[in-house]
Amino acid sequence: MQHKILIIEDEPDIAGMLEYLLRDEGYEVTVAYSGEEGLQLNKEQEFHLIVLDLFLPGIDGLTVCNRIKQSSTIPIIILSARDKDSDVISGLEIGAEDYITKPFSHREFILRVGKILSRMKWINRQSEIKIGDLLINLEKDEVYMGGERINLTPNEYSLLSCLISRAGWVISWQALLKDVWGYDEWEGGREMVKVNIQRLRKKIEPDPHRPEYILNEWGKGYRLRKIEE
Amino acid sequence: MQHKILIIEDEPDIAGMLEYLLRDEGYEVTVAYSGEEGLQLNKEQEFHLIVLDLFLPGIDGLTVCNRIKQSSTIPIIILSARDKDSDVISGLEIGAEDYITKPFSHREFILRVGKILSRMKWINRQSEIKIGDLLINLEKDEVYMGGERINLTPNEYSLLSCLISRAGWVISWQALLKDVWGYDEWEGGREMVKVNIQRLRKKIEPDPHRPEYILNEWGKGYRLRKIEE
DNA sequence: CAATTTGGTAACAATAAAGTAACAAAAAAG
DNA sequence: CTTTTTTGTTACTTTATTGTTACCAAATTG
Repeated sequence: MQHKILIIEDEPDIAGMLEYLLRDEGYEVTVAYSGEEGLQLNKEQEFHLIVLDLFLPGIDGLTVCNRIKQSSTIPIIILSARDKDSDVISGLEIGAEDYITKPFSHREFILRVGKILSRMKWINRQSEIKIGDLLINLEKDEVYMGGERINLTPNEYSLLSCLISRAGWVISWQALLKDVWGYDEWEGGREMVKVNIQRLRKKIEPDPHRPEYILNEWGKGYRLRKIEE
Repeated sequence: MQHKILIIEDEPDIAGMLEYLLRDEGYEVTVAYSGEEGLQLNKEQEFHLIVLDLFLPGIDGLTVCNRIKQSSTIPIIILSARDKDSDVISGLEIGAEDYITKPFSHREFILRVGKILSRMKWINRQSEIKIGDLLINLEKDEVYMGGERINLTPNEYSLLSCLISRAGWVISWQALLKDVWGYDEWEGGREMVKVNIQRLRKKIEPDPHRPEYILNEWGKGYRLRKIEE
């Protein structure tokens, strides 16, 4: 299967190089030469991965990253020329999947891209997901907690699936809203996500008041505990 | 009789191999190289079994699986690339449906296909099906409840047969509608299924208000209690 | 530390799905 | 052609889920 990758990079040389590298690996590549264009393209199409340069004309790269994360669950690799720790931290704090400093070796870049995409593939191919005492059968849409079958409503299951697809990563309530309910914006959508997270926790958490599986990161979103491999 | 098998697999190498293996066993094989194509073919033709790769371009394999189940009762074998580690599956019911991990031995694959088809055959060959106090004579189309002969109308019997063919699995009302009445969509079809489930329950359930045999799963469909073998 | 934002909680209203009964239309039987 | 059975349709009740609201607690901001 061919993965679709979006490159957001203003420097034509680098953009062209990245495009060539990725095409060579068999990926389907689209290039945006500005943050605005990137955001637009990401809205119009469904990509599997975004490669984003931090330094862009117009909107800043971090802002672009935040906006994308705000409304979707797509993984992002951030490119930066600065080697500074501050950048690394702020980049990863947003929830970027990976961070690469320029200049980087072509091989390393390809490896990182491959690693992220193969993990997505891995999750897709699992028939069962195990996290602690939680067991999810993705084929039968059944959830077990410590061997006991738990009955989730369609919406609750959909919410859990969304969290599973990016387990270990923070997902904003906007992204959850879009994935589960299909709305980009909706008055009361925030409450909807909140209440349904509560409902899910009530069913799958041993102690819903001290969640072990569905964790919250203040101001960012929710994160499902990492999947055991 | 020759069984018809649909393979949904995008990688030509694997698809070709599966096709060869199954043809060699005397099955009639059709290959779809994408989820969309697979769904289309399944609509147009009647297959006995579907072999589905979870990882597909375009629509995801799980989505394809759910869509197919939404409107039919056909058994599906899922191909996945799960790692070897999990022994978790043993606790769960696989039943008529199965998954197989890549890479797999050709012999194993053929065996699993054979097992599912022979189970269908088994049900077909079986002159009697027993579930609790319920006894169904498939040759004479007679149903007994605790020794008492029960008279089912043709539609009721057809509905029961459909449930039997996938006993233990949830079947959506859309799938029942298609199997029993032959309609893909029909204004009022939902009510039709509902009322006929009620009629069946009235006849075969000891207490129709607390069904033991024909169970409902909210938002998903109906499930017949597992057959005793 | 007050004001504001974000998250957790419970309770209630609205909605959608499933169960029920009754009746008319259609088909089969006599 | 009448009677009986089956089938399709409808209206209504019950139940589960979903959406909304209000209120409280914790974290952040200034």
